[in-house]
Amino acid sequence: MSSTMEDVARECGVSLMTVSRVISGRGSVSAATRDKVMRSVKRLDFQINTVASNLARSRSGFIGIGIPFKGLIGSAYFGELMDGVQAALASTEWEIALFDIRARTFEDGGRLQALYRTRKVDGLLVVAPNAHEEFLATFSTLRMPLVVIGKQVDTKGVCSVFCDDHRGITMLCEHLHGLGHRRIAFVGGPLFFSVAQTRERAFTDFCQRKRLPKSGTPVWRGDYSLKSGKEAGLALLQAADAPTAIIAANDMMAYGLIEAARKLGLDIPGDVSIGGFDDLPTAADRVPSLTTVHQPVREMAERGTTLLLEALDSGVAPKGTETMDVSLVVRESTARPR
Amino acid sequence: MSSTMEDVARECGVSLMTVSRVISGRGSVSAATRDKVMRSVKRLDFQINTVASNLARSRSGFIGIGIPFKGLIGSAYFGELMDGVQAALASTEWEIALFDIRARTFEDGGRLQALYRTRKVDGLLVVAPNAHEEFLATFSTLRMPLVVIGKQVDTKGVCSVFCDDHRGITMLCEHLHGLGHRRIAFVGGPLFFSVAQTRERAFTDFCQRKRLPKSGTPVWRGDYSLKSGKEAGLALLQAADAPTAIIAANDMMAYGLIEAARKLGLDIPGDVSIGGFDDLPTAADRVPSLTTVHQPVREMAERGTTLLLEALDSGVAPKGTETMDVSLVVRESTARPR
DNA sequence: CTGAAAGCGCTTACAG
DNA sequence: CTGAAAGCGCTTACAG
Repeated sequence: MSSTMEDVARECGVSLMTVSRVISGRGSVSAATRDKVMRSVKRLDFQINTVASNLARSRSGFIGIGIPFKGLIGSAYFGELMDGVQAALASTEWEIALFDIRARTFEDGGRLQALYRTRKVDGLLVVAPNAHEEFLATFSTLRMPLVVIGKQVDTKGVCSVFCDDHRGITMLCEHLHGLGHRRIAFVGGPLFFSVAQTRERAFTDFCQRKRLPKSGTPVWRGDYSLKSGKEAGLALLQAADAPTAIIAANDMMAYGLIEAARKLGLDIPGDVSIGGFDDLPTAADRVPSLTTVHQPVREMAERGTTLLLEALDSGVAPKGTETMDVSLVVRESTARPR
Repeated sequence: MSSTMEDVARECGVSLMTVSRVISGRGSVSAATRDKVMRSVKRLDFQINTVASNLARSRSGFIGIGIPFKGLIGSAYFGELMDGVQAALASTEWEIALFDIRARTFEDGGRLQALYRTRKVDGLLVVAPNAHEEFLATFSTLRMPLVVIGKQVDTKGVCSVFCDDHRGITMLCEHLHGLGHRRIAFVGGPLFFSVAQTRERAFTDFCQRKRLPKSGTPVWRGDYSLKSGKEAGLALLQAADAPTAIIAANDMMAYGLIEAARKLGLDIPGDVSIGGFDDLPTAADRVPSLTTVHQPVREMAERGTTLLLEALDSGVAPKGTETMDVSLVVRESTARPR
């Protein structure tokens, strides 16, 4: 059916090896020979079989993206992340494979490693924020090219690119405190999600530093969805001694808080200030626009991918941990309490 | 480093072929031999090299997802779609590869076909709604296993699974008309997007059938983003003789319309009714909750994937066009005009 | 610059 | 039920 390098070689009277050199661009070939081969390639409409090529090169040609949480794929966060991955891969011949690695336990590390040992991928990018904490902790034993994106992994030898989540929440706390808020609530994520702990910790650290009473600074836990943010908002805002400001651990839940306030007929930021974390593409266009912490997801993904590619090129395991800056974006949803 | 079937065969004194039979599960092996082999597999910690396996089987083992539009990956639509794909692939050994097929012209069909001819994928799922109309039209010439999801392709021989977009918009029009609305605006998508034409056509067909004057039923075009919906809303709602109801071609733009109304201090549905299309996961939880057309994205994707797998199994090109039902979900954002 | 040989690690097809 | 041979379509490593 389709032609092979052998067909091309026969057609123009050179060896298979010469055809391989012309096609791959590796090794030198005289201009005349190259032309001759290329004409045959055109004539026979040859296209290389990458499976054969990859087997001979002892690789798969695929970078895997490990997705630990079902809801991640449909999120704007994932879109930005993939944008960064594609940017880093654009001028290479690597392809992207998606793997659902829903993993909760220690043993699941083996399933992840199997992707590498069966040569389904040559390296893996793991999207950390929605991963289980204890799962990430197993990575140092995995012995495969792997970069974690979105969360610092403390186990030695695990390469990760992340932003300073603790500082982001702290900046938001300081912003609200500076405006005069003293009763501030926090809506976090499930604590088995790796970054949820960090963000919640930043809030409780801040409250302790400022000696804010625990009773006035309640912590609620959602699941990062708009719906759970709305539920949190309905509960918090109808309580006696309701907070004058609420921080959500991600923008989606902040959106949910806004829906709750709307449902209750409360004005934002007049009656309550709302802050988020992520700076989703829609955060600026909502009414009110959302005060939030911008995290450079695209850049983290691009950098992480680049680290992985360098490791794959050099044969040395990816290493190092890199932090990226977060920044506070103040918009309409926060103001002085009245 | 890692062991091969040959190592296993040597270790337990059988032929390589017997090991292959045990591992693949194809062909028969005595229970005793199987046990012996499996013990060696455990001892040597053998894992099959899928690249070698796939080369020998003349396949790649990957199903490709063709993504025609950058913004698609970060959308809830894509999340639901991938959910359906994964459901269909769950009990198989196929893996998922992602390809950015940003393609606008006729020639780009060749780039798409190259994915197949270079054996990067064995078959492709193309996400149609955000694809260019003229690009889809080239598919009949492609000669590769391919299923289009989300849009009927009229070119003969192209397999597609889709929902009745025309009927969905018509139901929404009838709902609003039935409530008493006569000045209805429509916010569509860019006409080079394949489904944008269908949805807009359904609206103009309806207006003509009901003899609604063009001046009272303006058509605006956005780009499916919240931002563009907001811009449309700001323009339409501030015009003289503003519409009493607005239909958006997708939920994201409907959300944008709601933001615009909010910005202008208008009540929904008191001052203006809003309808969308998609039924995003968040549509029910927003305030007001959104009246919209539910399209079974997950089911379309699962069915399309199944058709592709069947074609790959049988060696017969995927064929047929299947429609799935849409349904109108009436919620709080629509009511009688006052 | 060019080529013949061996090999990547499996499976298909044929025998027995 | 089991095995020896040939082959999948390339690349690596070595010669010349």
